Amino acid sequence: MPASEPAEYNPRHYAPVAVTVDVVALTIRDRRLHVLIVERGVEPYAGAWALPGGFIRPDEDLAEAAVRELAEETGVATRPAHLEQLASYGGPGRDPRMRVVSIAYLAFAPDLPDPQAGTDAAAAVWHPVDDVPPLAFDHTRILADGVERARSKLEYTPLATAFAGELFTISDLRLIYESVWGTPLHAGNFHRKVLSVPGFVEGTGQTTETGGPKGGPRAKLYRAGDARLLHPALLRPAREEEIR
Amino acid sequence: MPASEPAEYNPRHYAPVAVTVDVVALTIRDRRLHVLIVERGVEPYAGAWALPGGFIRPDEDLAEAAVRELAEETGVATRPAHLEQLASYGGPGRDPRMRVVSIAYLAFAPDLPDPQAGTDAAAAVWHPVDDVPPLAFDHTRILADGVERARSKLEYTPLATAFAGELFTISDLRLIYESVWGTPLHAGNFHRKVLSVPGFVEGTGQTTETGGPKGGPRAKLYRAGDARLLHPALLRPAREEEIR
DNA sequence: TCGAGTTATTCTCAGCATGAGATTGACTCA
DNA sequence: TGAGTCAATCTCATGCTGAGAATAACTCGA
Repeated sequence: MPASEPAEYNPRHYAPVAVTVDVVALTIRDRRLHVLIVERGVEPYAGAWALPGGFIRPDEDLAEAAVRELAEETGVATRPAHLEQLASYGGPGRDPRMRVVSIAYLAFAPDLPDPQAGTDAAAAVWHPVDDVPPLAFDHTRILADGVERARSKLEYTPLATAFAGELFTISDLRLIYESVWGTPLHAGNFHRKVLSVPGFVEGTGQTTETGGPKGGPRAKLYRAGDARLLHPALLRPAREEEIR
Repeated sequence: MPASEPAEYNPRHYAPVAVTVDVVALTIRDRRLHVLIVERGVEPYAGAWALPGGFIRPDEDLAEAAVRELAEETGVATRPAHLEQLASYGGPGRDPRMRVVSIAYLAFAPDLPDPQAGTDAAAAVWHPVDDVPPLAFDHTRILADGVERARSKLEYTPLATAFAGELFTISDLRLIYESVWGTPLHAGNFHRKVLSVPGFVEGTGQTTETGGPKGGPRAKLYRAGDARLLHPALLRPAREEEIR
């Protein structure tokens, strides 16, 4: 915790440290998981792609800073459906200018309009996560951690609904799981499973207006339920290679 | 990410921020989960209990800083069996002196000798987590987050073995789960479950020298296996209240 | 208008994992 | 020596899982 000897109360007796927030903002477009990245307009790494982020301000909370940077750099003004702290990255040398400790946040949103480059950014785009160019700083690693967190949280929380709109079908939900996990799921079993988890989804009595574009009956519409945890959980197919 | 305009490269243009690490070090003593806390020797909160921690140094990684602070403040020089980043806490006002962002780490260790107060600490003790006095700063909250993380990770990782010594019996392992979760478990089912998870434990062919202090046969001794994830997971009994 | 193809929803069924309880036999202590 | 303890194993009813199939509502192009 803070301090030891009185001398240490004065930050100038310490090597200067800067604190930033970086945001891994995820959404689903065209059945693929996308991340919001910006083209840096300033040095270092000017011209390189990076996660949106920036220095915290003296009077704002860390999460507030994440939302603000998202809005400033990308024009994504909608508050994300879900925002959670991911992890912190602070090894010496990760920024060539000075010691920078960065708190990464993970944001989920339903499909949003195209972002607009804002302060400090030359461009801002949604990009498929499985095909991201090398990112500045250690952002490639941060993105990987964020994607893994998202995949994992889909298993035991109703977070997938944060990627969907107000109303959705079970198939919409399944496509979200398939997009995030990158794995096809058994439609019948998924259906049974979702409806059997108390509080995951809530029927509305409504159905879609038409069948799918290629046929099929109208689907029932659901909204997010009040569960905070899925019990039992929806587990990913076992990934043998990750166990050992 | 770092920086915007060149002026911002200079940290003095920003309100000063200090970065600390705090450590939630957990162990099991006398069948109860204990946390390592120190009595602060300096202001602010002098005389209050707190988690061990302190400022990071310019040339060290965050995890290194956590290990160093643990050793300096408590004399716990053994490298913990497991160390992972927990979360960061950085709201304005959490430290009365200045803006302090703290990266919390979670450490697990087998039962260690009593700690010794070191730099900046008037005392250092292992204290049962379910009976901890109010802590300085937001450390009560950090501790709660750490304990919840530990409880949760026992479900799907072989982390419980980090609380055990080199060799342990299935009953030792069960006592660890019971201590951390605060719940009695069915001995027979636990036994079956642990042995059925590939790579969780590895038989040694050895047994304890004697039966238990109150009787019973000698137990087989195991060591930690090579699994990184438990599959299938050992789930806690459902906690109805946490689901909604 | 018709037929082929698509998809939401529901079933079936075998296999595995679970919780609860009981059994066996090795060991302790008084 | 006898009562009590406890590791280890089994039984059994129940529930969840993956895989496959059936049903019926809808689309589209011919």
